[in-house]
Amino acid sequence: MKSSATAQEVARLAKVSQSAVSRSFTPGASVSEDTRAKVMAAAKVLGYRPNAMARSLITRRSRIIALVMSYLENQFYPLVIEKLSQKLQKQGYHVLMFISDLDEADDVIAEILQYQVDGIVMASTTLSPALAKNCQDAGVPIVLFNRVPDMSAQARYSTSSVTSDNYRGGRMVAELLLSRGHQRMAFLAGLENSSTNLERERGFNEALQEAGTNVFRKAIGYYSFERAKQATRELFVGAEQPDAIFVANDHMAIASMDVLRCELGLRIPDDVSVVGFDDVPQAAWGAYQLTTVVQSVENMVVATIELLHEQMQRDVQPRNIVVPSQLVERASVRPAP
Amino acid sequence: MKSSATAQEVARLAKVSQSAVSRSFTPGASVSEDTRAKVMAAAKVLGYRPNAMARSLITRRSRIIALVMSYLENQFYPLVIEKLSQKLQKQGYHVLMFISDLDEADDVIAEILQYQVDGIVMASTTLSPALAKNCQDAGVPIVLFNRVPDMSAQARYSTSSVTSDNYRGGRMVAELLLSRGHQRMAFLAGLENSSTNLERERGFNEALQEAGTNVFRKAIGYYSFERAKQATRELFVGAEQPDAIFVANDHMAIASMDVLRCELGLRIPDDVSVVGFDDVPQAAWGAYQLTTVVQSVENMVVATIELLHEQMQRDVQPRNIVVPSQLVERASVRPAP
DNA sequence: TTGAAAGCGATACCAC
DNA sequence: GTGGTATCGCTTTCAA
Repeated sequence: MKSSATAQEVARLAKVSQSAVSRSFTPGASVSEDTRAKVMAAAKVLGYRPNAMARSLITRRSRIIALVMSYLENQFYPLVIEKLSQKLQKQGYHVLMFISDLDEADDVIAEILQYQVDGIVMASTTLSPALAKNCQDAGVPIVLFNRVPDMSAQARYSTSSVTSDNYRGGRMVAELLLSRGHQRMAFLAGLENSSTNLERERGFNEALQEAGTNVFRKAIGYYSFERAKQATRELFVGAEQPDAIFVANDHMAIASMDVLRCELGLRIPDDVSVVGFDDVPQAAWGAYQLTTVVQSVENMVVATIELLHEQMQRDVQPRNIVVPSQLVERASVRPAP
Repeated sequence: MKSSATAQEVARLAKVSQSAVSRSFTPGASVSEDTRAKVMAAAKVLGYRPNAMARSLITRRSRIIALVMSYLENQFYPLVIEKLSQKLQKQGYHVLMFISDLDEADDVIAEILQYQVDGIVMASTTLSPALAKNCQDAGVPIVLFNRVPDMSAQARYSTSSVTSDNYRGGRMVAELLLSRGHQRMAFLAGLENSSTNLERERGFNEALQEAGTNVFRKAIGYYSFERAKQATRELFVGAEQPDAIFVANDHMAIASMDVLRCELGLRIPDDVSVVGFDDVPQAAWGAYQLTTVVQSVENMVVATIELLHEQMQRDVQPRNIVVPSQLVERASVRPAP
């Protein structure tokens, strides 16, 4: 038995037409119980499975979704792969991975389109409006995950997106820190121009201003663990130090806490409050008590899939789904003495 | 412009035959500079890209590699996805993700085969000998990643694999702990019957025995973060406590350290040595000083790809590659006071 | 080098 | 409900 059997061979063995074989494997097709049984029997003997390539060539649906990511150091993203893949699998779809540099996503899109994917999810990457148009023309929906389309470009090729309520999350952090009576609240930014960072920062700033105060100090961590450590050190130079910091995402917040605790000898949250954002597994915050604005991966993934299906229909407007975020206090073990 | 142009349309525009178009996109085919230029020009105008499905239907190579994983909580695995995907991409291959339960991998294989993948990488899952034979018949090579084939089954359908030198790693840990003068060395196991765990434990035990001592205590963490915390608590009950523990992988080692430091108030490595295994990003061990037997994801992935290519040839014997492992002392920040 | 034509393995539309 | 046939977009002989 070489490369698995064809429908032709199954048909011959079952003494039916090839069409009958095809129908037997099509849920809800018009086949008698009798023929279907014969076909299935023959199929089992030959180890037959329909060839997905041949099928998608004619149906024009590959049941493949491309997932573009740049780097997986941030534990938020592996969760996305897992959940997205899992849920799509249950619907008969599968995820084709593409790793791209943060900016070079355009080259990757060209590759993706060769695979006739039914949709594209872009997490931690953006793409040029030109390419977006390309995909739109090809009828391939794109969903930006945790990012919002670049509005500075022509809005007409704007793509769909799923984000959490970053602005409101930023506000919540400010309100929490204010209520705790903090005086010198720092902000540790991610990439300054990313939509996610901008919104979180804006919410934070506005709420502070409304309360008659301001961000005490600011540094940039570029969403990198190493650079976030450096940024934390910068925030804590001089005599007057922050008594709280809002870090643009959990990944950097953990880097921050490592520096605060180990290098600066500060206790969290006694000496300094740290608030993060996103949703990372327990293994990441581990021994820390981390307050964080949780944007549930679960909910975001569900929204993404919903959006993909919706946008597969032709002539629908791109749409942005905003999932609610929520302030949560986490601790997996009794915080260190 | 609907779903991207076809070779037919490009041919018409370039005033050449469809075959010419095909050849122009086939590296090293017999085409004149002249025609290729015309074709490329026309292709650019129409935004043409060869349809990968149609191509693989006839070439019988999809340039897709299936990657099967069960859960991504262990940060070792996201690294695998990233590296594998990245390197394959450079060779014109892509990764199709499959999430499976730890045991249920068989169902997944059936799905995989429909996609006519050129190879399968199974990480954190195993498969039945029957399915292995199925794939072998279909000419699809399987590489077990970080696992060794189940030798209890008929060896003739044994699959290829990539592992690190787990046995030697286990020995190295024992030697290190002995040289540090430890007296009561505990072992925190993963899944007791996984090949990885067995080998690491065997190396550890044998080296201890040769030195005239024995494992002081043992508990099982099932490769789970939460259960590893529980197992750690079990190890430290009673008056006589371990003064060192070898944890079967880094993921659990971190859970362990969280408990040791936060709940039990022990300092690492002053009060207790902790040694892990695998290779996880800095964000995971963060503020800890972790001694670990590193099995380089990079090297393992390179070996995996090598093996995939080799096994794509018909009639080659399955082969196991063992990549060297290495004892490393890690600390990203000055350890906590 | 080039074009015509024969498939690759399936689905879909058609009469029956 | 069933079988024949065109077709999906491409690669690959085979003549020219």
